[in-house]
Amino acid sequence: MAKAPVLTPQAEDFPRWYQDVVAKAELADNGPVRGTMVIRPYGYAIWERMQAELDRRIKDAGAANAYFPLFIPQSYLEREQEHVEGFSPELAVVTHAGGKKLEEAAVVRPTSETMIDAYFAKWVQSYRDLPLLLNQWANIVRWELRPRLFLRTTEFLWQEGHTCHATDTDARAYALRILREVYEDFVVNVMAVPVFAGLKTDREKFAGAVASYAIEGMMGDRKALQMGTSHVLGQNFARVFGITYLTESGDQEFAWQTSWGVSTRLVGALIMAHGDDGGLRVPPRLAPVQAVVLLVRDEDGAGERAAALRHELAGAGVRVELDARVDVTFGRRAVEWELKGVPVRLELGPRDATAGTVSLVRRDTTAKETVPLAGVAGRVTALLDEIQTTLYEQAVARRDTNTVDAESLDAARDAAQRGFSRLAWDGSGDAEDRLAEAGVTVRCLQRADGGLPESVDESGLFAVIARAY
RNA sequence: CGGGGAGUGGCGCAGUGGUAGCGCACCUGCUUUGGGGGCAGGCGGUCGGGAGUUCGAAUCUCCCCUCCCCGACCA
Repeated sequence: MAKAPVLTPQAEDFPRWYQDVVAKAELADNGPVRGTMVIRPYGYAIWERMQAELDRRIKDAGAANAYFPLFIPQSYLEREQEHVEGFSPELAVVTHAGGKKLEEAAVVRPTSETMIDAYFAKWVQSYRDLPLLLNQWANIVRWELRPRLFLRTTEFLWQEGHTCHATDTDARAYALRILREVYEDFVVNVMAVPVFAGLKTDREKFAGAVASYAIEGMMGDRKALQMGTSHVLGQNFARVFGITYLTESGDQEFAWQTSWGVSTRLVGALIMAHGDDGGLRVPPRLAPVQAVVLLVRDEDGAGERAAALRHELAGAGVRVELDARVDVTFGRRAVEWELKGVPVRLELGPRDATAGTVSLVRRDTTAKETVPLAGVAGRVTALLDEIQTTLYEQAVARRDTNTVDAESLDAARDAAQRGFSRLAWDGSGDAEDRLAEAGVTVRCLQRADGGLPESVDESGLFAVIARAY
């Protein structure tokens, strides 16, 4: 019996489909204040998996976690001119507290450069203190005019790294290392989303940075989503916050800095990069639940078999759940797990219990196979690897078939309406304005071989152009 | 913040001045359970908020709030 679709089909209305997934997969709800978000347990479990993977990579890159205050004195923010100009439109400012007007207003952090740098100035004295590599997991507030759950909310969760280095070279190398070894590695190998890594144009650069690098992924509607950024700050903030150190030769010098972050926006990326008309499809390496054992009916010992199967899979290192809610119909539960994008479903009922088998269903292809219970753990772990690979290959195929090399600005502008375009870039003139008129932007600049440029003035660069979130 | 659309039970909707309705969900019972089952009986809404017009407002007027789409700004 054909039922009405669970979700609005992507082809019919992509934004609507996105909202449907967020609601039906129980990822998040709107908060009561415009732009705020309630992250529900399943959505938060996905974020926790992202955090765990990212945190390990961040620590491997030598940075340590710390925590700084939510409230920043307004005067701190105002010290770096470009920085305050960039952020002032979206600041939430506390002017009253404790029942009276504050002497100095406190800004709810939109990012923590100014707060952290005030302490870096205290802590950095000598070249022996460098490099100083910190990371913080925090919530931040940027008053958004057009919120969308996960993609752009007024309050969101993220990770922000802040570092000080003795030399420009060292700082630049570190910013690129984070981009490649933390962000790109995580997004490609765990989230299974291919990206273009590149340099932001001045117009897209972080307020106060010398250079901003980013990774850009293609979503299911062929629009681009920035999935992580890493900034070279030069000595801009060090100068205004007085972060100085004594060199080996006894000279006083300003520290060279970086900052970098990824946010809960990645959950939005996950939805849009892999989701289909059946709901979410979570890559196994990311999935908080990699496999679910679905007990069809507790007869002929099926219940015991299912519990044992769950135990065996857990023992094999699979993140597995047992769904033994036999008072809820089978079809309903199957749809529920599909919506949540759990990679592998193991259906076990009386027939299987008698035959000593179990049905394996892949979420990515919907392929179903019946296999003997003995040795099923090995089959499941192999399947998880296959699904990880399939999801990545599908995402690569979509990106590649929708990325075209353009010979002219007009051609690039036109192609970017339907996907990504690449165009030889000279940086001068009004090219970016002309692209903006068509609703598309330069997502990043790359060298011809895909490498990362040192500056926007480098010759021989290519622009990746697209509509963007 | 500009333009457009919309707020009626948890969700989706009907209801153009006269006693608030429908479908799904939810609860109870029976029956079912291998892809959103069936039957029967129930619970649940001061119609986004406020003010006004009127004998009477979900419905008309004004103000505000929220959500969605497009645009400018951004992770």
